[in-house]
Amino acid sequence: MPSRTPTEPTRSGRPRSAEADAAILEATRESLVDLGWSKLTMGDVATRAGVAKTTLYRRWAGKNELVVDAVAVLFDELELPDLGSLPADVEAVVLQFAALLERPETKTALMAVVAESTRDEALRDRIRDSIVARQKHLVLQGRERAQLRGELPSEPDAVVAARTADLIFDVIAGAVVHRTLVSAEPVDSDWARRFTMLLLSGLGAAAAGRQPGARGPGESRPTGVQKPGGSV
Amino acid sequence: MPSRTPTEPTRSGRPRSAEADAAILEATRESLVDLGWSKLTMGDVATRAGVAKTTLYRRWAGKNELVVDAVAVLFDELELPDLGSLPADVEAVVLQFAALLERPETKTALMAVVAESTRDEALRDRIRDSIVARQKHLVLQGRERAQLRGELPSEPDAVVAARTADLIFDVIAGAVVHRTLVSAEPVDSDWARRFTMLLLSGLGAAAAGRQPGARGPGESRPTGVQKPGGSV
DNA sequence: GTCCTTACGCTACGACCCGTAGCGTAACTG
DNA sequence: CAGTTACGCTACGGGTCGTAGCGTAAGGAC
Repeated sequence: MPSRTPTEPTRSGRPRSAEADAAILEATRESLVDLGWSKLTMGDVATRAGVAKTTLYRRWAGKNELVVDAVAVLFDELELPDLGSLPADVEAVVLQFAALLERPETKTALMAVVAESTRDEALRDRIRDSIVARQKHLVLQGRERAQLRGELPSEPDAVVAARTADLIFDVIAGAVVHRTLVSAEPVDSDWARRFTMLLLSGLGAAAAGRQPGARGPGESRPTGVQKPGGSV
Repeated sequence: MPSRTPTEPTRSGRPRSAEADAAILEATRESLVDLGWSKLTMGDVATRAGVAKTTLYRRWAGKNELVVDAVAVLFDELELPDLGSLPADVEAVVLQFAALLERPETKTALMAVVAESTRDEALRDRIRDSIVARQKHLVLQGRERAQLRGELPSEPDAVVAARTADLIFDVIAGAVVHRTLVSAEPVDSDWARRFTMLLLSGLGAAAAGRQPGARGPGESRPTGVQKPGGSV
């Protein structure tokens, strides 16, 4: 995963050590937890990994790329359990995003690499491919399920469907990120429930505090997730 | 604004140069545009401002604090024009947020300082006070107006009202930030309109592409904004 | 096995930035 | 005037960066 090898025609010579790869990525996450993004150095990671500093530079151009790869694997955990209703699925996705963002590694790293990516298109693509795509997949999956269940109308126009999916994705991911990192307050199941209601039923219903009510998509279910206690 | 002086009892001695303050903050924004967050150095800012490096350290503890102050003033521009309807106000807010985030100074700086703030509580407070508060004020203002217009029900419980306001704020700001910086796609008036519809009417209505429709609070108005063309 | 090729560990290096100390000078107060 | 604080400047130790150079290790081709 580290070194992009579009086609690997069995090059000759000594192969890259897979153990070193794993050790480096693990050491990077460790260092993120201990030192945070800004104080993480290539030398420190190399030492922790029991590897020469030059070995890092042979695989990654710098701190940015290394950290993206180190954090990306954490997003493999993301899955969308089929809970039987759209609001339940949304809540599950929100809580999963939040759980990942609560981890100290991702907390300090994600925003930092995104900030860097504003001036580095290659880095932006790397983030998109290895992190954002995994998240967006959940949204697409949940949307598809909801359409099969009849909770959402199926959109015949592919272009419109894609644009709507992008919008929903930005809203969900953006809200969770903002809540977690900017407002710096926890995304507990209560917040997830209220956010889901807002997303599905809109401001009027959510502000009034009433249940989504007798209309539209999110009605034929007992709110799905039912665990008022417990943080995260 | 730079040096926190809770009470300033007319200290004796040579006063801080206001020109230097202005020059430094301006130089910081310049440097952000030219070099970006990661390559911005205190020495470079000092040189651009025509000021000794030690002068910077007399006022700011480091890069983080300096950049927050340098960018914060840009958020003073934010205003909420009264456009007569909730959706119109929301769109205006969204487009204003977006316009600020499109600027290269804020683009590279905001996420970076937020990332740093995950390990620095004082910095987080500084960001909250000087940047986030300005944004959130717009949301509170817009909400109040909508309630006066009867577009939203007034919430008697202050605690619930505050929680809802926080939720809405995270959704709006988060979505705009995510769209702009992570998805790296422009927030044009079309996106703003679709986002507003989603926020006000929920996923079902927005996905179907129909108007918010005959229900709830936000109906006694001709959708307010009526300007299909014109980007940002 | 013998070449060939590539990866690895290690050392050393110039370049840069950090944050501070020290000093003489400038500006404002009483 | 003296007292106090800010400023510009220089210089410094300490740290990180990213690379070059070298000898060695580990595979493939024959």
